[in-house]
Amino acid sequence: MTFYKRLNREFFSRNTITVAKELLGKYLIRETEKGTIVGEIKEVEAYLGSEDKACHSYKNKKTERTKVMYEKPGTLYIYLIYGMYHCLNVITEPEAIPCAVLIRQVYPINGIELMINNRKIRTGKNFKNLTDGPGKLCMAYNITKYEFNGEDSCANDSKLFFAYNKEVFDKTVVALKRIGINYAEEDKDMLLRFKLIK
DNA sequence: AATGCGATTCTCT
DNA sequence: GAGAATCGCATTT
Repeated sequence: MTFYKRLNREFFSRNTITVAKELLGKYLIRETEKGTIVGEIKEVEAYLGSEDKACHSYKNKKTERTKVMYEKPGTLYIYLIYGMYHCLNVITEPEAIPCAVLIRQVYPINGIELMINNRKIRTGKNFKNLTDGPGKLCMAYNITKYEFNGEDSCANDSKLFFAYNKEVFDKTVVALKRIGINYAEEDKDMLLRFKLIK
């Protein structure tokens, strides 16, 4: 049983772009009764709140769905997309500033059998395909809004959280356009998707 | 390897 | 009632 040092409130309370980039290489961890699922974060997107046309909280829009974006940093924001897939986000910036980072891709580290079962796919050894999209990783981790939306990932008893990895010094990050937000007019071209290369 | 399309239900107007 | 921070399968190169 390995010990993982959880990312705390101060980590998420900072500037969204800083948090997004620093999440690359960290661990996303889900503890279940059958074992622990661990993946290394490879790709994220930053959503910049009231000023960002791609963000659900653009112009401080507050609805039943988006209200958790105004919670404490470290809170999980999970919503359903296309009627079938969930997307996992973590809230950033000080409380009441509705910004978030979308987790787009992780690399499977631990609990791979659990991920395969959750995905309900028969697979060879194509590990990376298990969690290389926001909907896929939620399936592999069995993350739903019914269970985790509004949960505090910084709480000591949280079963879904982020943790430190050993520091990587030659981390290569590329900045790209975000995906699936063509409605966001000029903001759709902002380079707010960050990806770890090797 | 690249492209196209249908799936499916929640959320907001 | 429309449309959505996507995926998997089928089809074609």
